[in-house]
Amino acid sequence: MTEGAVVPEELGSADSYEDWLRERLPVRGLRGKAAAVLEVLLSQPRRASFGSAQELAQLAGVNVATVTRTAQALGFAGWPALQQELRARYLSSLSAGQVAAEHRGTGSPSSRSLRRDLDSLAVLNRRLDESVLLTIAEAMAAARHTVIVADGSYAAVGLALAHNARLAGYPVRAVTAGDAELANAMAAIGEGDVLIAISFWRLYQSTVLAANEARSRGVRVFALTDAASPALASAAEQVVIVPAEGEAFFPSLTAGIAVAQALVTQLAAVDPARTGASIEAAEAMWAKFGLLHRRPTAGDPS
Amino acid sequence: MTEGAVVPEELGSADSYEDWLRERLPVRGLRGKAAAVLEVLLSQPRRASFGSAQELAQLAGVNVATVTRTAQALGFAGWPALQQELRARYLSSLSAGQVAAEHRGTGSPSSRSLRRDLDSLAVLNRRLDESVLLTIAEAMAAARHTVIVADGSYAAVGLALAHNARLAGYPVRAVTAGDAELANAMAAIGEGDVLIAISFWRLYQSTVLAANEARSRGVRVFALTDAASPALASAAEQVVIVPAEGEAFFPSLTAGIAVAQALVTQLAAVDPARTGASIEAAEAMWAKFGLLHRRPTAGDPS
DNA sequence: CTAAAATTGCAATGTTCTTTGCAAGTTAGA
DNA sequence: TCTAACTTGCAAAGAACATTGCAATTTTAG
Repeated sequence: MTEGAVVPEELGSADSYEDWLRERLPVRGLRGKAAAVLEVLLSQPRRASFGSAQELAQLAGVNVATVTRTAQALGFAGWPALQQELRARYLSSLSAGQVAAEHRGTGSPSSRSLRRDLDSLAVLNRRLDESVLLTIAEAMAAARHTVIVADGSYAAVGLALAHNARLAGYPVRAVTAGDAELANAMAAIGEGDVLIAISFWRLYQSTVLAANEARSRGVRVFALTDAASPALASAAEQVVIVPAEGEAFFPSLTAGIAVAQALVTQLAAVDPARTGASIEAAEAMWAKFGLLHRRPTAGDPS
Repeated sequence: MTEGAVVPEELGSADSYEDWLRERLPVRGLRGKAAAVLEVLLSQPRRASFGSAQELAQLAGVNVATVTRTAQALGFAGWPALQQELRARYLSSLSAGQVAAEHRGTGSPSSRSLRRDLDSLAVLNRRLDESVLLTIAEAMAAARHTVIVADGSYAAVGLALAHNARLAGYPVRAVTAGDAELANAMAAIGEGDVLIAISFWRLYQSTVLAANEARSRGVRVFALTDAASPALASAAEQVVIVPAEGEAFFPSLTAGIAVAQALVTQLAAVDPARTGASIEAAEAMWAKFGLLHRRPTAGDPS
């Protein structure tokens, strides 16, 4: 029952867990055994986040009922409601400790979603092996063409990647319009090309098919996905794994976009002159076509 | 109940969660729905660590019993036993790299990009007024149609938003294909509709035009942008300001996607029954059209 | 094409966990 | 010292959850 030094890493980081919990205290504070329960919640966040009321009660030397009542005294419906909040705080303190983003007393779906994306990005930032992105960027830079296969909502990631890569001066195309377009694109692909398959959560049949077909034709294949699946891993030279867990039913695209962004940034660094020229040309065209909005009064250049 | 087996420092393997899980696989691997369950465990470690078997089953599109059986197939007594292990692994994977992350060289462009996105998201999380997202979500829920105008690379944000909102059961359409399509879309818009203009960095002329036109026709207009611009602010009922500064020349879409994600999450919470039914219907269609990849031996008919 | 084997969903069963009514015990104030 | 308000534990009621038997369906092997 030791485990007193619960989580050593928590030393420096401003502890949103603790602060938050203290803010919930009723004006009068908590007395008696309720205070003992609170003590346990504060000192053993890990157990508090996972354990049953029973377990916590035992730890505080208290009856189970007291745990429930303490939760209610803190303004929650019961122990499960309190625990859910504790969990969210605790996990945030683990992963995003240094950033310590705290939204006081919220809990709307949208803010939960944001917080989770923040966590995902923190994990990504920690885990991602940048050399993989470097490899992919160099492959794209050397390729005759790059084809990005992405379906469903992941199409957004593919489009963003393709768009910016083109802006950076490389022939990259996203195929997102379904099987017919995909088939046509595959017909034109061959040695010297690169294919990037993007798929989260559920793999689309045609994405896997395309990856395998490309591989067998000597195309360099890379994959961006949320969990290494044998199907893609065997077809791809490198697999980038990205957290995509969302708050609601939908997988989150945030971390995927961040990787796309990082990849393009890396790509732009491969040949700065080429990228610079390409951007300049694009800007000239935007001006020529009058695409951009001119601010009314501000006398601004460009 | 010592719980000493947790092993907080597993520094070497950043991804102990996934590796560990894969090692538990029976020789034959997992087939059919069991593979789908495994997929969810791998891709959604957080939910897997906390959720009930019921929740996981729903996520995998599977009966509850299958979750239990999968746990047993992996060599555990049942779901709780597996979950306990998953939790320990997941938590250590969260905290393990934290120390290492500090030292990690901030060298390559890609990692700088990631770090910057992380900062942006932290700022967003702190600054964003969630009531604005709530307002927009409710407007979308009540609208006859919602049209999202987004051009350039921001089209990705618009598409992601539209895609998921449709999945959630609402008639939302992204207009991203240029001025001609935009003009057509504007012709059909009117009172009772909602328009969301998405534009970062540089405003597209046509986006501003569309917003103003919509406004004058009694459409509720909202904007998602990176800096309050008078042109959009005057046309929009509410403006969501999102950090979009990128490492390279390109504006970052990461924070924008995160907002889109948060918005859809909020939207899905407006009428859970409607969203639930919509998702179920979509899943049925995916299955019917055979879009999803099937894991096991390739004995599948078309 | 047929039979055996395996897979999966449904629904009943049994378990664990949370909450609450009640009574005993404690504290504070008159 | 006595009483009223409050706290706490016990135990039963109630809810959520995991597991398993059974039947229907699909897959595999002959």
